[in-house]
Amino acid sequence: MHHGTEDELDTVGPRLRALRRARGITLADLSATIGVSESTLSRLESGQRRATLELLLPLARTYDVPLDDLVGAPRTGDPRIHLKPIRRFGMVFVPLSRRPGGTQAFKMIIPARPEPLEPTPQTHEGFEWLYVLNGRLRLVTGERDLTLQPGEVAEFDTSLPHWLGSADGGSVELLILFDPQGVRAHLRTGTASET
Amino acid sequence: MHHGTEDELDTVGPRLRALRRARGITLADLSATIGVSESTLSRLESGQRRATLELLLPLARTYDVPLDDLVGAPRTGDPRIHLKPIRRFGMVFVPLSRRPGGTQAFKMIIPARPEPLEPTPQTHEGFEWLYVLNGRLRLVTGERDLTLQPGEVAEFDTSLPHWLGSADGGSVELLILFDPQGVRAHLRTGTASET
DNA sequence: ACGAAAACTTGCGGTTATGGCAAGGTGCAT
DNA sequence: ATGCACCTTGCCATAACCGCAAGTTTTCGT
Repeated sequence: MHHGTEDELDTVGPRLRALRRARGITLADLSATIGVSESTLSRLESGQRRATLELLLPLARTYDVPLDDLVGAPRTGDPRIHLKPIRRFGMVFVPLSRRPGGTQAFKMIIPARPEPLEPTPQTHEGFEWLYVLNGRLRLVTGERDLTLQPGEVAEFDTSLPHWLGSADGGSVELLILFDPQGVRAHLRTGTASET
Repeated sequence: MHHGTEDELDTVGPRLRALRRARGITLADLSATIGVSESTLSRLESGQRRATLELLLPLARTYDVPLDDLVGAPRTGDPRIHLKPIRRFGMVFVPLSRRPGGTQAFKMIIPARPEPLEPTPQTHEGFEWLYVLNGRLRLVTGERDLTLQPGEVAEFDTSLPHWLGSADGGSVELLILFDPQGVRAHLRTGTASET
């Protein structure tokens, strides 16, 4: 099965060469700049050497061009997102963002249950923001035991013990933003539907 | 001479790992998908293998993420928050998070209109993510002209021309996340000049 | 808390790639 | 033609690769 990947692999070299020539840079220049022998660079550009990050990153830097431009990856994509749901802890997480690093967005679905679940608070590094879409969410953080209704918003530091579940046994849907780096402790509710 | 290059080289692996985990994909899944053994993938993610284009491109494709995001430069978000509701282009933006840092969260309300509005695509630095709460959203990006229904999600680079509006003249409510993405936030109130 | 299953890591070893050196092309301007 | 700058390539010791299968850790339902 041949995908676009191979085209890109084949064209990186020529691309690099064209780019270098367009800048009027010689192999000797490059070699001196990034500390790789001319021969290696030559073979890289002619496809006789693998393109490793060790080689590409200094080049991208030198040329001041994003990696994707070196590779020639197409920038056109359907902005809508269809990612496979993740099942964990009996809940369903639908990834809502493709972007790695930084903030992660999920739609979280807590299934209906005949009997209520025992809160088992968890702790992990990060910061969470959530928005209740529908259902009644039970949110336990520290000593607080809150019930959030659709439209309500909460944000809190996850380094404190916390737990999410259904408040009434019915299913709950919410949006979750998770920020791995957050170190701020705040708790607020009712931002969207203060009554 | 420390170039950022070295950091990036060291962090690609962990990055790949985090991304995979965030998507709920196992090494076995990946292995089957891109035809590379689990061990190789494991070592790649733990920095025991070089990151070659042969490995990175299929991964980028699998994750549907640009190469540069895989390699990932440090995220430099310049906090720039407007706590007050923002009115722009006849729309209302309700801040949903007070947290300083990169991502801004708003609830955006597009009012109902008797006659349809002419799409006037805008361009600005950043990255947008949106979730349609209710109503039918018309999203124009580049050549695409899409209608999104409640529950649908989109994300796109706002440096490409884009436009948001009602698809049927009715009001639309959506959640918007705006990510300055390395460039300072470009959010101004009262700059609702042209139409 | 427990135990089994799933997920991940790692030792191994034949095989292949790497990459600097230096010799050998290539082409262009004189 | 000839010199010079630029680029390519044979060589080969060294290092990296990478799948297999066995071992270890983590996960999660009970």
